[in-house]
Amino acid sequence: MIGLMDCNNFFVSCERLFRPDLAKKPLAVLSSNDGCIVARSQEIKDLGIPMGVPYFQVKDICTKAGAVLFSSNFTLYRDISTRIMKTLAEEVGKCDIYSIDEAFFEVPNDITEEEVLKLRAQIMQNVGLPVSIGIASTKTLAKQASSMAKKENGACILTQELWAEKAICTGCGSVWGMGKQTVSKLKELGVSTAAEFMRLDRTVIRSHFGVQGDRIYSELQGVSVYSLGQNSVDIQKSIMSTRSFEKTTKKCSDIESAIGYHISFVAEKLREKKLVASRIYVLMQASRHSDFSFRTGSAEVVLDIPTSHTDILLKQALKVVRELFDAEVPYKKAGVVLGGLMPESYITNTLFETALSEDSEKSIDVITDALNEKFGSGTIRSGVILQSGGRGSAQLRSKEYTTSWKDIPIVHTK
DNA sequence: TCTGGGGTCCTAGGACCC
DNA sequence: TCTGGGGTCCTAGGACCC
Repeated sequence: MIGLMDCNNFFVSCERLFRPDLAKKPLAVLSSNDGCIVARSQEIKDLGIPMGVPYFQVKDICTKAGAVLFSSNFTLYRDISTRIMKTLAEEVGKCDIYSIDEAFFEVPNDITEEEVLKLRAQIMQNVGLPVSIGIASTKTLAKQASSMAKKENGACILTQELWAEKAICTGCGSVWGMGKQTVSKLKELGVSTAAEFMRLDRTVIRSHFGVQGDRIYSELQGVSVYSLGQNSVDIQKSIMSTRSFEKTTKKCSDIESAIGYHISFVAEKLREKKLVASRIYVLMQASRHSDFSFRTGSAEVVLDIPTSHTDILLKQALKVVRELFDAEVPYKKAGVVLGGLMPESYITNTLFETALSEDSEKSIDVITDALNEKFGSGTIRSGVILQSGGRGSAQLRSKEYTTSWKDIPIVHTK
């Protein structure tokens, strides 16, 4: 059987961990630039505020309800996530980490609800966050089980018999892998519940929904197609860093500065993971909601020799920026995506060029990485006009309670 | 006025090969 | 008028996830 652990209202729970006074208060976390609601406490959900709405649209409701808002604090969330995954791995063995707040793992077929609850309690004991755990025969059903667990005591073992019963009142939209498009296509076929979907003819599914639909069908029948460990073995395919500006800009230097920030950030990550990249995708866009959205620019450069050197990546990316830049466009967002990733040991020279080797300990990248490691990320960057990449207002950000000496909570005794 | 950021996988079509 | 069959690799775009 496959288990899925899913943290409850993850970002909100992280914030509450260090603010127990907010335990019962309506609490929401905002996206960068404090633009959208990206996490909601139960109290906020009960107000009917949906996931992902622009904050300004629900500001009045929030104020009236006395809601507490936080800017997102990813440094904190990542650290708490690491702690949870560590505890989980200690309890169940190897985990397949699916996202910042979810992981799949294997459990014995005869696991009992009592044992699942014990696992849940252990995470609460070690880290202090509430989680839900679903158990079923496939990943898709385990997802289903974990959302059922949320409505109950935090644990749910979904057997095929129980699923057959629940599928009747499960909307297709809540099945993992079925999004808006699929749901509306299904509707045209007169299908709205998981049970109805499972009764469709397989060839119909295959022709309308491709392999993706076919897999969901198998998984819902209890036939596993997404095996465990699938995700964790492969190396990552891309690394990206993008961010919206607080205000739009028409200055090329602003874009260059932001791209500089993003490149130095992803290059550092690359080196940390001992990877190199051969593709640099640069994007610089106007607001999705503006008249200029159709003029958004993005372009890709392919490197002959993959690299993780900040200066090489930066030089290429800035060249793209200058080519794409259009003085009339009010830019709202910029970013980079590195692709063609491979382990640095795989680098091959070309006939005409030799890969730059990290031959001396004096390499700028080595020095900056060491300084940043020691004194904190962003202490120093090479070859970059130093700005935040557009990280604008985030006045509501909580402290880095677990990763910064100055922010460590103080315990008072009487 | 204000609308997130980071990922994966699949498909169709083009360019190319013998 | 007639114009093969079997492939690979790459890219852009779509759909989906958290």
